[in-house]
Amino acid sequence: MARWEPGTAERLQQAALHLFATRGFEQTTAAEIAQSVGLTERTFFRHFSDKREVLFRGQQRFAASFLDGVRSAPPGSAPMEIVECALRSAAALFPEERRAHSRTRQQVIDQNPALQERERNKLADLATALAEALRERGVGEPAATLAAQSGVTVFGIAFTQWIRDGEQRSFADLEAEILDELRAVTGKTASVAQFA
Amino acid sequence: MARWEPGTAERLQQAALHLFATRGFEQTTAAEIAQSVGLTERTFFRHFSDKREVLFRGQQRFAASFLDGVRSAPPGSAPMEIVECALRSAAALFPEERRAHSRTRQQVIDQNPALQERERNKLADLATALAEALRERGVGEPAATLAAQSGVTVFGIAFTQWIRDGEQRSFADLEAEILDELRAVTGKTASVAQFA
DNA sequence: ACGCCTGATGTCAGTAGCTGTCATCCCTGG
DNA sequence: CCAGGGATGACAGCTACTGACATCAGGCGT
Repeated sequence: MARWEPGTAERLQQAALHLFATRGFEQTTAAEIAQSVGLTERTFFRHFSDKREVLFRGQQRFAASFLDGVRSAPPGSAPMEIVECALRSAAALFPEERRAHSRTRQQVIDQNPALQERERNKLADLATALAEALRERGVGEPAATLAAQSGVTVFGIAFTQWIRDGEQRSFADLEAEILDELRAVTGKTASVAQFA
Repeated sequence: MARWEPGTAERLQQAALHLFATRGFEQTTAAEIAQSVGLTERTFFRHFSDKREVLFRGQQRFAASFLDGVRSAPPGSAPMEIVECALRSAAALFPEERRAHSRTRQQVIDQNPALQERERNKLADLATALAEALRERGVGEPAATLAAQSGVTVFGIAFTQWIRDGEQRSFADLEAEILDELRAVTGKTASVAQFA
């Protein structure tokens, strides 16, 4: 199996993140990334369909974790309960050891609009896949899309908070808190305001 | 004022939509769009920061309508009530006469991942602006982001439905229906599960 | 009426992202 | 020891996009 040096894609990812973080995304060419690990530009584009993609691998395993969570939900669960299971399942991909790495990665993304665009797209794809999984469990439309989008929104806010400087809570805890907030905001909280 | 032919950007947009619809997005070069209205590629990129942007003008007026709606909400409104006002305000930008044009435009976008990416980004920017407007009205976090994202989700689903073949209902009606569904989905169904 | 200024456009050269094609190379299996 | 095949290198080429400079047409002050 290991004819050439294995883990080519991983080495490219690591080198890319390092160069992006130090020199900036646009100031780093694909050729430079490749050269820094002894490969050619052509090989870079054989492993990653475009330059941004080098930061967005694992999207696959990422979405898979959500879908596993959907499948693990007990039969007869309401849509948002299924989404809750998906969120819990996904939280496993963000253990404490990963926080530092996620932070530097996010700093790179935050500094480049093209990367932000890709990240949003990744979350949108996740929402689409999640909605499809909900539909397969019998959830109708537009409930499936609404629940899926809401779940991804909760995930996104939880992630942003998880990354924040000084944040100590676990990813799962944050998800749960944000989910409660969502229920409060979209629920009949309206009545509270009426008395305020 | 009219030194050169006015409305250059508009002519480019119209030509681009036509070419994208007939030939496809990737099969149409920026130079071709420019030539088709008697201009050069360089001028095209002076009016639009990138090739995709030619389809996403009006984003500005679009977001402004949402923000107007936020400001028009009565004092003391709950977050989702403010969002509801924003949605009603935005619905004004999608009258019946516009449905056909929106349809062809969406067909072009649906056929190209790069354009879908841009559109999602546009909606994400809208959500960010909406959340900021909510914060200015005193809504805290994460409620502001949750409400804003939910509003944009409702808008997106309503738009998808509005575009659908044979759909007759008005944009405002669709928005209201989807919003009700959202409340139902995220409502206190969770408590049911706790006893299940 | 003259000329200056200004802003939109044209021209040209160049960079970088990305692709197709073909050769090469080296492990794996027979 | 040979054949196959997947991963890579080498090279040419297209297109999106940018910077620098020239041009050109009207407005405006004198």
